[in-house]
Amino acid sequence: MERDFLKELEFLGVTARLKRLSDNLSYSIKDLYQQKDLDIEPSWHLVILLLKKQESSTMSEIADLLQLSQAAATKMLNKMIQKGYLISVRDEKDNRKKMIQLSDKAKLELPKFEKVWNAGQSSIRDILQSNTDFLNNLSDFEDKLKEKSFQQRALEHL
Amino acid sequence: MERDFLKELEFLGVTARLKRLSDNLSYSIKDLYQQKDLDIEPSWHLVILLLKKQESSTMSEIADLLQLSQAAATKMLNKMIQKGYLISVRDEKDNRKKMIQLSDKAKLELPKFEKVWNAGQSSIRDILQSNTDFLNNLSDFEDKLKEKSFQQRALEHL
DNA sequence: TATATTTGCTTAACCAGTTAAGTAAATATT
DNA sequence: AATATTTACTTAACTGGTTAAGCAAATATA
Repeated sequence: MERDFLKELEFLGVTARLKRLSDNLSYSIKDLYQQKDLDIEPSWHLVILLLKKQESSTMSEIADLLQLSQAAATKMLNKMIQKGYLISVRDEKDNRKKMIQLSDKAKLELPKFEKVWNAGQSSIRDILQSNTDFLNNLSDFEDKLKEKSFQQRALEHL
Repeated sequence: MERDFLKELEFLGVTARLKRLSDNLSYSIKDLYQQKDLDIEPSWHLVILLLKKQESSTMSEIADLLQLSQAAATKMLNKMIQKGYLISVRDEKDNRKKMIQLSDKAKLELPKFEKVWNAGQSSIRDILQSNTDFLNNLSDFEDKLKEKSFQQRALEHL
């Protein structure tokens, strides 16, 4: 077993390990898409699945549900529009809003996408098979941070 | 309780949740540093703690131990040098290598840094107090990915 | 009714990471 | 001894996030 400096750091390494894990998965998904000739980015599946479920949504609402800043949502959604996966229609009642929907291209390619996403889902299931508490632990971590931010907790320790 | 779309996605949302959690922590740490007037970035503590432990190291070795690409290490380390926290000396035996060490400034400010890092460590400890398995579950996830990448697993499901 | 505030989206400048291509020094090979 | 390969670091172009500032439309207020 080789040395793992981040593990050596124990509590001081947790943040970095979470980042490493998250990055590892993202780049792995990117590779997978490339290999399967899907011209999409990791994280786009969130938008597509959301719009499959609820047909149409505004940029702000998508930002909200995905817990991104509006600026991040703007960039991602405009790129998806530019790639032809989404269409945006100005809301007639409120001219500021852009209603976002799946394009015909997206609907057409959806089955191909879902095949790959389901394989990804199975992989996560595999990984967590012997690790049944992981999702609960993750939720617990999320809940704790929602209760009180890391920053606030740290300030109280100073 | 408000809606959490990422949780609704179950296994398809895990990656995004890990990213969200990791980002949340990073930006929280950034805020904390700003508030405590520490002119460092999140993740720099990894380098400083490493060099406190082992005095001197090359860029490649640091990249390796932190599990970053060499390009990422170059950028980070050069910025830290530029900020005056590190010094780099060319290895006399091998002129390609740059030996990296803590500067006097870094050593001087170390106690101030460590106070904040310890508070951060305590916060993580708090958060994980009722969640004793988290670190083990995290290790398990990491180990599983080391055994076989996400991508490879997904390909086997296709 | 005119003005002030809020809301929805955009843009700019920054953060941290990646891969790919490039340079120069050390090492291996022929 | 000359050439080819590997190694250490750098740079460029891209990913996807952030905050801050700005614009225009809708809404609230005086």
